[in-house]
Amino acid sequence: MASQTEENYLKSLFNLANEKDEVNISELASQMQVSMPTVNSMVKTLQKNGWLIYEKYKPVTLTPAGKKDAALVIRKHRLTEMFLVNKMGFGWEEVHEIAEQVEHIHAPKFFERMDEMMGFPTIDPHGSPIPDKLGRIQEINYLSLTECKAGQLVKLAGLTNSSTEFLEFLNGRNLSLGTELRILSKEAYDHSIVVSYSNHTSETLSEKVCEKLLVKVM
Amino acid sequence: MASQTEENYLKSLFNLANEKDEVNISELASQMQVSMPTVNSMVKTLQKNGWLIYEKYKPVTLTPAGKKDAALVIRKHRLTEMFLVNKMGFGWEEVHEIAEQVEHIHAPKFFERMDEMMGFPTIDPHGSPIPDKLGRIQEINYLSLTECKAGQLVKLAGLTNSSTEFLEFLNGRNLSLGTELRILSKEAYDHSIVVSYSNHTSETLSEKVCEKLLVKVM
DNA sequence: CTACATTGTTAGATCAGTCTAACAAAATTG
DNA sequence: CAATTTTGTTAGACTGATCTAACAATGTAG
Ligand SMILES: [Mn+2]
Ligand SMILES: [Mn+2]
Ligand SMILES: [Mn+2]
Ligand SMILES: [Mn+2]
Repeated sequence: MASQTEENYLKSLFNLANEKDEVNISELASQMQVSMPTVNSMVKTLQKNGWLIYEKYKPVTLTPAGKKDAALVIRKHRLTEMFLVNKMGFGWEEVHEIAEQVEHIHAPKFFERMDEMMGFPTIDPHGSPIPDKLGRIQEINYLSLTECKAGQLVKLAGLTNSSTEFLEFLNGRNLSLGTELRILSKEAYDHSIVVSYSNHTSETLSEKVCEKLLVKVM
Repeated sequence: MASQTEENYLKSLFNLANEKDEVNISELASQMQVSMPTVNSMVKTLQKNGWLIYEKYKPVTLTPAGKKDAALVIRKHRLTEMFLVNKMGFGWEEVHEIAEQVEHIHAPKFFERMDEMMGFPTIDPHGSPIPDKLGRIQEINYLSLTECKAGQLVKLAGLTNSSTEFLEFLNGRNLSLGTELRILSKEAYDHSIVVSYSNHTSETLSEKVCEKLLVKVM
C-alpha cells in the first residue's frame, strides 16, 4: 500500500503526464517542492513497487498500475472536496488543503459512503472530473474563454487553476460554476474580454483570468 | 505541531493516566505496540516538546499542555466517530479504525463544522465524553452493570471497551446505547445477570460482558 | 564541434521512528 | 538480605524521506 508520500508523488506524476506521458525528474522535483536527488531516490522506490518505469537519464513513465493508483488518490481527493462543499458547507476556495490530507485515509467505505451520499457526482467543486472506482477518468473537452467569440453565450464549467487566490477573485466577481456569460466584446490589444452575467451588466476579465476559465458553449 | 506518531502517544498517555496520573514505560510500550527502547526515545522527544515530564527510571507524567493536546486529539477522534455514525450512516462497530486516521487531520474548521452539524454532541457513539475545544473533559460517573441489584431498571449509557468484537456481540443481542434493561436476577456462582429489554424477555449476560456495560439507574 | 548550460546522478549526511542485544536499576520474593 | 524477575536504558543498526556538495551526462548554441 502506498505511503502518503508515495501517493503524493503518484498524483503529481499523473498530473504532469497529461499529453506528454513522460515526466522529467526536474519537473517532478519542482512540482513536489523537493530536490532532484530526492526525486531520483523516490523514483527508484516507485519503480521497485511497480508504479513507474525508470531508466537512468530518461524521463519516467507511469505503468498502468501507477496510473490507476494515482487516479484512485485523485478520486479520493475530489470526492472529499465535493463532500466538503456539498455536505459540509465549505466554500470551494477552502477545500483543497483539507482534501490534500483526507485523500490519504485508507478506508474505502468512507469514500464510497461520501460518493453515495452525494449521488455519485462526476465532477469536483472546481469542475474537474472525478475518476471512477476503477481509476478511469472521463476526459471533458471544455473551451478556454479566450477561444470564444464575441456574441457567444457560454456557461462556466471548469478551471485550469484552482488556487485559493484565483477562487477568491472569482468569489469577489460572483462567478461560480454554472454561471452563464454573454461575451460582449473582445479587446484586440490586451486580449481582455467584456462579459455580462447574472446582475453584472459589464465586467472586464483580463486575458490572465480568461485563459483559466473553461466554458461550454450554450 | 504534533506528528501523527506524537499524537498517538499523547492519546495513549492520556488514557493510561486515568486515576494514577503516572504512566510506566512498559505500560505505554504495550499500549502502543512498540518496544520499550522505542518508548524510551519517544518520551525524551515528548519531554523536549513540553508534553510530559520524564526522569530516568521514573514513570512519566503529562504536563498540562500534554493533557490539553491529548484531549484535543481525543476530541477529533470522538467527533469523527459521532459524525460517521450520525451523518454518514456507519455502525458504531465500524468507526474506530477510520477515526484513528481522521483524528490526525490538521484542519480545525473541519472538526468545528462536524461539531456544528451534529449540534455539539457531548458523547461519542460508544458513550465516551467528547472533550470541549479547550480540551476539558466532562467526567461522567456511570455504574458498571455488575454493581447493580436485581429488580433495578437501568439504561445502557456507556462501555468500558469498544472493540469491534464486543460491539458486534452487542449488535447480535440488539443492545445499544439508550436500551433500558430490567435486572431480573443475579447468579451468585458465576456473577452472570439475567435481564429483559425491548422484545427480549430473558437474556443472560456473563460477568465478562456485564463489567463492560456502563449504566445509569433509572 | 566545442563550450556552456541544464539536467540528472552519486555520495554522504540528517532526522524521525523503529528494532534487537546487552546491560543496569528497581522491585519482588523466598 | 540475597537471588531472581521485571522494568528501564544504552548502544548500535535500519528504513523512509529528505538535504547539500560534487560530479557526470545530455542538450544547445555559437
Ligand atoms: Mn484540489
Ligand atoms: Mn496529499
Ligand atoms: Mn474510538
Ligand atoms: Mn491515530
